[in-house]
Amino acid sequence: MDAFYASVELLRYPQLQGLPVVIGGARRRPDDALLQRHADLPLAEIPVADFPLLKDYTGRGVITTATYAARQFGVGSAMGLMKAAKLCPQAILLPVDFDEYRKYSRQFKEIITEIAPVMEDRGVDEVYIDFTEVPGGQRDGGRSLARLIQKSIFDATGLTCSIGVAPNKLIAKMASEFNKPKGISIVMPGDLQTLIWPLPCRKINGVGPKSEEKLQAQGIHTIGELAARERDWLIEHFGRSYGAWLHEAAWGRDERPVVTESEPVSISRETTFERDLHAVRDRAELGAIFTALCERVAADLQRKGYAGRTIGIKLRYDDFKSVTRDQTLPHPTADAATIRQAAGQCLKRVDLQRRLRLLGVRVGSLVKAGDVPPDPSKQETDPHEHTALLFPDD
DNA sequence: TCTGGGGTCCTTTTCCTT
DNA sequence: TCTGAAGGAAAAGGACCC
Repeated sequence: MDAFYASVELLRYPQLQGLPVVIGGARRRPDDALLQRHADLPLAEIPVADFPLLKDYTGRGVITTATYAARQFGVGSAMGLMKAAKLCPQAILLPVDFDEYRKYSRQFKEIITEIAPVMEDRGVDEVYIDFTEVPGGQRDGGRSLARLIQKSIFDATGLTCSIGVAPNKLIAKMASEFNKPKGISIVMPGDLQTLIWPLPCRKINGVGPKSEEKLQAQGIHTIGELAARERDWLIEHFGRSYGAWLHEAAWGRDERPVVTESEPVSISRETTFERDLHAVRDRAELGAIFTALCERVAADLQRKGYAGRTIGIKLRYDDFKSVTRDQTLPHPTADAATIRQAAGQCLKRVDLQRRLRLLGVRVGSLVKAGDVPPDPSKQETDPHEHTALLFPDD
């Protein structure tokens, strides 16, 4: 299989091109006021000096993404905004706008599937493409097709896009990062030793911070060093499944197909509070948030046409430790009150003395709403069961 | 001044049944 | 009735990704 990995870059203010810009989870939306003040101007003409700065931000949140100019200062995705403000106070801070991203995401995927229909969705800004059967796909090692895709996306959306071309998904993903932004990188099977082996193991999609640390403790830093280890040695130190996978990955082997359709496994909603809350002292506030989360999950389920049997909660304490509890019901549900009832039972099984920073509600074991069998117990349900339960002493 | 939100997948533990 | 093995499902946690 020949695969592309394509990812688009999103930045909607052209005048900020080349400047350090951070987009992050600002719950106060710094550019609402900005846009209001300049309601008469096109986005491109808003003066740079009027954009809000990272150093003026107070509150919780992390960076979703940052421009390359901002990354020079050491800031990057998932970093806390307060920490980033120390490294690069002069960076411009923009709020995330997921509705807008989804709109562009849909557009750019539509353009790709028109050209190459075998596409796997990997989130808002990334996809895999199997171009084995695309006419002209093999020309110039895939470069002409990659150029066509880039140009079509740019013409329709103004977005730039990086593309990696390789014999499989694993290598294509790594290749796509060689030449950002706007790059096209082609990696052939014979390029493994020269292009892939010198890279740090962390560049493998599936090796995160924990595994990197473990590998480094064993003196393994590059993919080449990983490839040099015996398969059995890796299995011994990293487990049967992960160890064997590491070995395959280091040798550039990956047989996973491009998957064009998939069903969701779970649907959830969670929220981090602006300040830590206490189950007793902030009970009313917490109860309202809890109910709202259940309602949002139920609405998501209904809108997407699913119901689920496993209801779960997630709590994060003030020390950032998380716990989860879940409970499997006899029948799938998409009903807010039923979800809240079950989630309330889960809440009774956790320590509520400590301060909380996050609460989440999840529904798993999903089935298509049309496939839900009629619930025989519905008739005989005691109405009191639907009385919302929040805390043990409720 | 810490550290989002929405997911997937895997491993380990626990519990229930036979 | 007790004990233990075995196996499956459910529960809990954690790593990872975008």
